[in-house]
Formats: sequence, structure tokens, C-alpha cells
Amino acid sequence: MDRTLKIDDLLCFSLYSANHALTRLYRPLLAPLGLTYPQYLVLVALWEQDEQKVSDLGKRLDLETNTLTPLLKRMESAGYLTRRRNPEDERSLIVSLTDKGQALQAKAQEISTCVIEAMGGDLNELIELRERVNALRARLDSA
Amino acid sequence: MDRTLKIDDLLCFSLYSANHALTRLYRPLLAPLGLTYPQYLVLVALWEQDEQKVSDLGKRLDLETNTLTPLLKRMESAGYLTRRRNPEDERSLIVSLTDKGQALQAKAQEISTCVIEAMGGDLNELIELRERVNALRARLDSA
DNA sequence: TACGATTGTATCGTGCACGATATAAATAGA
DNA sequence: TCTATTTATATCGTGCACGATACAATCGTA
Repeated sequence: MDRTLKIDDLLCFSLYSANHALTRLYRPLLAPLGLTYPQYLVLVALWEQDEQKVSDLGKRLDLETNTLTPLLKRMESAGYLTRRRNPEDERSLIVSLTDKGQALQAKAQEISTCVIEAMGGDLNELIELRERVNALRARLDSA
Repeated sequence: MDRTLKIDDLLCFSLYSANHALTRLYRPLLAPLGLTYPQYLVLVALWEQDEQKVSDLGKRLDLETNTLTPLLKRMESAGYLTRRRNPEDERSLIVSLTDKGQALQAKAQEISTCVIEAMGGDLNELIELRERVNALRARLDSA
């Protein structure tokens, strides 16, 4: 039997490549808003729960401050959010949506619709896939 | 019903985050070899089929030359592969494994074993997940 | 043959991801 | 209170990802 490792054998490559394909899908949808895909995820996290500390966003999105700090500064420059020190603990920084950032939530529904359409397949299958990928991620995190 | 979009609802975030988790898993396994995760994927592609053009690797890994060119130069500097012009078409560049690059294939089996172990779960489930993710990627590519 | 179009790779600029390190605020203990 | 430690964010350096662009080799066609 041929034991040569093949690209298509690797679940890691499937995920890597599917992630790239999704980024490419989101890019033209987000470009008119001046947003990147990771920036969009930050907005989703803030729509779900406004006024989060940088460390909260980091836990939610599984990103380090060395990624988030410059990203949040760009989003602040773009007017989507504000950054202010926590008066109760001057070390931490509270990230809040501006009205402009809040307003994007309506557009996000359209984008989600586009993305689900492009993903194709049955909606329940997509949900099941999401749960399986989340379960994998949980196993990786705990390993 | 609450229609607020949540991070955990997004299949795109599951894939994005699972991909990060996998990169983090591979990093310490590949670091002793001086390889990054995308560089490792290039090696897997070359073990499967040596002497590929840059454009072939690009199609296989779904990456552009602006990503591959500098990455391949780094791998050449590290002594894992060589780059030479195609005598039959001087525009194209043929990437070939060195002995050092070939030799790594043995180590790769150990790494795969580690990764599958960390992924946990049943092997057949992982294979099924891979097929579902590949199917999603195919739908995204054709959309 | 001449020359415009195409092809394959390389370069440039921007943003993400992260290890390593820095710095200031808060906290704990002597 | 004073100081060592911890905590939260920021900075720096390197590599990936990709849109835009450049350029040389090749091809097509008149």
C-alpha cells in the first residue's frame, strides 16, 4: 500500500484551504465597508456584547493583543469603535461600538445571507459541520 | 426570537479558529526543523510529486505566486529544495526536493501521528469531517 | 517576421498572526 | 509602606496572504 502522505489526506489542509476560500468570499463583501474578515469578526463579537475589554475580545476570538491592538486602532481610525481606559483599572482598555459600528449590524445580515448561499448545501448540514469543527477545536485547545 | 448574530453561530469563525488552533499545534512540532506550517504543506506536495512548477504548487495549495515566491526562497535558503528555470520554457521555475528535503518525509509520519492524536476522536470521524470540509471548499470555489 | 496578447514569476504595499519583550498599573506580602 | 510579582496592553520582528503591478518569455496571427 502506498503510504505517501498526500495533501488531500490532511484534515489540516482542508481546514487551512477552506479558511482561505472563506476569506476570499468575504473580501469583496466587506471591502465596500472598508473592513477585513478579522475586523468583521470583532464587530460580530461587539454586537453580541458591547463594551468589552481587549482581553475579553482576545478570549472570544482566540487572538493575542499583538494582533488585536493594531487591528482595533485601525477600526478606531475608521470610526467603527472607540478605545478608552477602564476607570476602575487603568491597565485595561474598553472597546465600544460607535453609532457607525452599531449601524453596520443591518448590513451584516445581508452578508451572512450571501455567505450561506455561497456555502451551498443544506442549512442543517452547515450547522452540523459547524458543531463538528467546534468540537475539533475544543479537543485541540484542551490537548 | 433573538436574531443577534453570535460568534459561535458562524461556521466561518469555526473554521478560522480551528485553523489557528492547528497552526499552533504544528508550530512546536515543526520548529525543530525550522519549518512553518505553510512550508510543511509545500513539502507534503513535493513528496507527493517532485519537480513541480511554482504554478503547479499554487494550484495544489491554492496560493498565489506572491505568497509562494518568497516562501520557496526561504525553503531554498534552508536547503530543503532547489529552484531552477525550466529549460523548455524559461518563464517557469521548477521546484525540486534536495536530499535534505526528501529525508524529512520520515519525520513527517511522526508529526502526523502527533497531530491525529491531538485531534482526538475516532479516525473515521476525522476522515468524514475532512470530506465534508473539502466538499464545502469545492462549493465555495465554484460559487 | 513583426508585434500585440498571454503566461509565469517576481516585486511592492497592507494587514493578519504570533513569539519575544517592554511598560505601566494593580496586587500581595513582609 | 515598600517592593516583588502579576496583570493588561503595547511594541518589535518575521512570515504568511493577497491585490496590484512589473517584466520577460512565449504564443498567435497577420
